[in-house]
Amino acid sequence: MKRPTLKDLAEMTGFSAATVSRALNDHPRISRKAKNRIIETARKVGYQPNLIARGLREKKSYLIGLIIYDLQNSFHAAVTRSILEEAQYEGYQVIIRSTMDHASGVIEAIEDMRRAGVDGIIITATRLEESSLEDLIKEQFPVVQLMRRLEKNTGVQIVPDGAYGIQMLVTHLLRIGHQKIAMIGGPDDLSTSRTRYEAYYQALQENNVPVDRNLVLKGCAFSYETGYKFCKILLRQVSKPDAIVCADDLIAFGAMQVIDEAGLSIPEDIAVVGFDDCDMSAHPRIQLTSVKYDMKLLAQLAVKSLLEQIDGLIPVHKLIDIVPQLVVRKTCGYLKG
Amino acid sequence: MKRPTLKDLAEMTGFSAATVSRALNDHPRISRKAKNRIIETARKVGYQPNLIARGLREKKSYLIGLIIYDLQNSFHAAVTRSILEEAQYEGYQVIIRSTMDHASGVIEAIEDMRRAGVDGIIITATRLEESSLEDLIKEQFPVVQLMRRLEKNTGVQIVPDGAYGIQMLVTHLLRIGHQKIAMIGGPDDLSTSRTRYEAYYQALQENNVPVDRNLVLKGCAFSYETGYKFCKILLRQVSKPDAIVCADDLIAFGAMQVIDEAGLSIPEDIAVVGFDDCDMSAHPRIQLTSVKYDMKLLAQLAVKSLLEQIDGLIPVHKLIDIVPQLVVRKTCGYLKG
DNA sequence: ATCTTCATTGCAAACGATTGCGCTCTTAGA
DNA sequence: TCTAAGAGCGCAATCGTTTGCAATGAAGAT
Repeated sequence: MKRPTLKDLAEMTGFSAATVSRALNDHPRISRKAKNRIIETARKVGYQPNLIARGLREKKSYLIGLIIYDLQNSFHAAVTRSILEEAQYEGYQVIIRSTMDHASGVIEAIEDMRRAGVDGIIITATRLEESSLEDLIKEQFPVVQLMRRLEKNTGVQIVPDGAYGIQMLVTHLLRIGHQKIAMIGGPDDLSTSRTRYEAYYQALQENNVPVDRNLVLKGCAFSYETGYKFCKILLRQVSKPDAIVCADDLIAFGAMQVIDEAGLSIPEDIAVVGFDDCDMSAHPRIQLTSVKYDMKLLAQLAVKSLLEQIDGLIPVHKLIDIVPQLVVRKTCGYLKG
Repeated sequence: MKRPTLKDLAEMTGFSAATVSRALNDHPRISRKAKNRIIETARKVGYQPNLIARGLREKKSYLIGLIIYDLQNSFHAAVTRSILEEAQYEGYQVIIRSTMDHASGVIEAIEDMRRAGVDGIIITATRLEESSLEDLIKEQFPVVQLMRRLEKNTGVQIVPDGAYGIQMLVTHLLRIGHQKIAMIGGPDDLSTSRTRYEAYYQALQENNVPVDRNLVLKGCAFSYETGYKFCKILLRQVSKPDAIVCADDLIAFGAMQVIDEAGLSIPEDIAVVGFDDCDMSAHPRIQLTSVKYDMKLLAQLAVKSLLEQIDGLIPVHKLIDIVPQLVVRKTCGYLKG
């Protein structure tokens, strides 16, 4: 037996399809009696409206698209999960696309999703050419960007305040007595990455600590390998650091591995701190001090802002900063005294 | 400017919508000239077919649904990622729903997805009442189940051979010299879980090792807490095990923590092995021996089998076993001699 | 009794794409 | 020259739902 349609319901109840539709969407111009009977039989036969047909008519699919870099990255997975939850709560379903390193991935994903009729798109933590975004925004198509600040202030952007995070880390390290704080950062062409370098410099200056350029190393990816490679370099230097700020947790893991292998101990010989607080960092054998965001808040803001656009409110340009939070664990060490 | 429709193209080229449609889908009954001109202008204005309209007419959306327990679980994330990739390769987009612990989650998810018009659904690693599945299958609606074997052989099920995995673990532990092998397992009402207990018993018997019932503990969840709690119990027993088989990696992490806290060392005092090979297990500070599946293969089979059903081939009942693979790391120890 | 008024319902068009059928026009065969 | 075949294209219906407008009927006002 096929699933019943409006027309089936119409035949069963003796009304027209129009009346049935009105009954189900509680339109005012309909009698109590008809409405009750229709709703009753609809329930009985388990009627479900066909969103495709409705979408065609209403130009609304109650679908949103989510474009994300790598689902297996626990950080991205966390965002995704919260967005799913939030969207479901708002009555939307989510089409997800993981772009990984495909350069053309984002553009293709956007096209596919629009073909499928999504009402809006959330783009997270992934490289993209601004031009493809500008087209969307010019078209007034609802888009929200999460976790990546673009040069021009195009559209709605929700970005955690990375500078503040780094500042907290550096300040904390200084307060508990570290003197020579190194930094292993990410690629220089990402704004996320640059922000963190700048915040590092600024935090040192604010605390009147001289900057040693030899202690700042720039990786070409947020990865374990970056941490491994550059921490080796740091350890070979004449004046070794007593703390390393890593631009994300993966880099920190790589660095920790080098220190472990060198027979040094963390944090006694060298402290290490990360950024993003991926869930591995909380593991008892790791206990990496890091900086975390309120994922739930990020997701809620993203979805809310997207739905606002979908509903026709027009916040075309907007920049939302999220304040991160310091998570102190073992690898940063304790107050020396 | 709105995105152009078929009708727009028709006006621009001077043909009827029908002809335009035929040109774009290379229908035979159309002249080269018309076809070329239409395709050319379609390209020029960036025409994209509206899948919602097509879906209504064709009863096909090129959407599939994926229902999964918890996206943040790295194991589930891996499956999801592979399924996304595979589906995209086949020209399908994916609606994802994470059910977590909502009892009614799966049923609701299925309904929502069907309303949205998905062509088929993949259900992964999540509890569900068989009845809701039976309805789908009776309706001939395409469904594939991943990672969970149900009592009745309903529909297509793709399940890794957990028994074989446990057997490899136990055999390996015995071969390198462990004698008293304990097991901390999952909830008894999951077939996944029961299979692992049985395989444990059988592996011991096959190797003529007597079974000590005191060494088998049953948790109520695949979780860190389960491992922590039951490993404590194991360590308090008079005759302590020299190896612990955990029904999944999370349980193993909990167990390792207890052993670390007790000042014992892994694997010298007690070996620990897990199951599922989540990515934390590979971390240098952890190095948990585990059992892993070929995610890519699982995903490919699932998607392929779903598409077969969608395309009308009718493999309504089928059971596919996947052979897992032993990943030997440090926590199991080395050949004693 | 006649005319309004209003509540209730149905008709039909619309959303954008696909496709069976039939129309026209060319071309070839007789 | 006439017919038949067939290539190329358009008409119109269809998918399931929503909604403006018109139609119906009953009730109330005069």
